[in-house]
Amino acid sequence: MGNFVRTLSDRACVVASDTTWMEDAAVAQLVTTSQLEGMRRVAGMPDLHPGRGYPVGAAFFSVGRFYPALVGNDIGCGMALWQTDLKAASVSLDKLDRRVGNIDGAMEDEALRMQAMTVHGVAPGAHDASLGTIGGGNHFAEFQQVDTVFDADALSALGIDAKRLLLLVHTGSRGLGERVLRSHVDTFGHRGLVDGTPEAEAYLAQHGAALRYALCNRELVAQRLLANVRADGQRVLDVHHNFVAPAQMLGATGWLHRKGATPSDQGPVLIPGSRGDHSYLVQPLAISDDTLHSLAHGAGRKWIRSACKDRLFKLMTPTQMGRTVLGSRVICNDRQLIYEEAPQAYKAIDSVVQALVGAGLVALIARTKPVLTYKTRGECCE
DNA sequence: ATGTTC
Repeated sequence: MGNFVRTLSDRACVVASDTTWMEDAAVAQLVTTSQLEGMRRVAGMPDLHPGRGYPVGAAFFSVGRFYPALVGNDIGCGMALWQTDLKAASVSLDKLDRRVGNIDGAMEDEALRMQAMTVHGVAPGAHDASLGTIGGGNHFAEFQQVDTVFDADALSALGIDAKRLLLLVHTGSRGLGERVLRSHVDTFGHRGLVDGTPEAEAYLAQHGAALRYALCNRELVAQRLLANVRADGQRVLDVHHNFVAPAQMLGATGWLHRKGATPSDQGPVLIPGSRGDHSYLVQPLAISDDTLHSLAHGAGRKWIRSACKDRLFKLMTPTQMGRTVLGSRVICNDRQLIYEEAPQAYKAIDSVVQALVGAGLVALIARTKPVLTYKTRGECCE
């Protein structure tokens, strides 16, 4: 692993290279979190960045108790990768943009929604209307195309044809996960839950429901977009990066929390760059207890949200922000969000993925580039 | 991040 895994203390490390942007505040949050009661080890991924009290882009292994606040409000957030039957080379960007339409509101196809809910074990409830919607923040759906193949065998083993248009969906459990965290924190604060107690079981049941909801939501977003662009598609992979699960590692039985950390023990995963950068499909290699069976979940934020508009609005108009250096298009009719999610606000994906490669954690399968990113149609249009 | 939000 060499110097790509930096030891911070006897129980904290961070995966990074010399070129990986790493905020001192995020590293400090990581070390602070490592001192929580029962915490055995924490591992910062190269996309590590500061969060609200706890860092994002990290995994945490504890024994005897676990911490819902470390998982955060977006329980079950993750990435789903789909392959469409459209040939990437014959896609007209204008036509794709037009056909994608508006998926900000609730789904009209209630039968499709009900079917997916049944398949995924999602009970009807107050959050039904958010199924099939992306939400805000860093969530998105993005059509992509393969631009470099590193391992053709691994790519075809996934059933991916490099000529086909891909669809990546990044979203989670919307208001449901938010409600689960809030009701937990209102009652128990941040001290965590002790193994085997009724309150721990109750949280885990709600957490499990949020994971199923999030998976169902990603599937419905994909199916909705596929229907709009008149394509068929198949899911290639779907992986949560915000959750807690029982785990055995480091010679102990405990709880592995992932907060913006992609599992390295569930097969190939896609690590997206910002909307103006590439994404990498990677094969996890040796599963390392030291880095808590985890990988980066994206590029990682470099600028805090509140700084983005001030830094960029003099340089670029919202219209200019709607195109990227890779030639892709961005649907984001929200003046604030389009600056907050600017490529400039994120770390370079190469610096993140190269740290994972350097640490011996992944091998590259393929690189993709964005074609069209959907955030929100906003107030206008349609 | 969030049926958020002055």
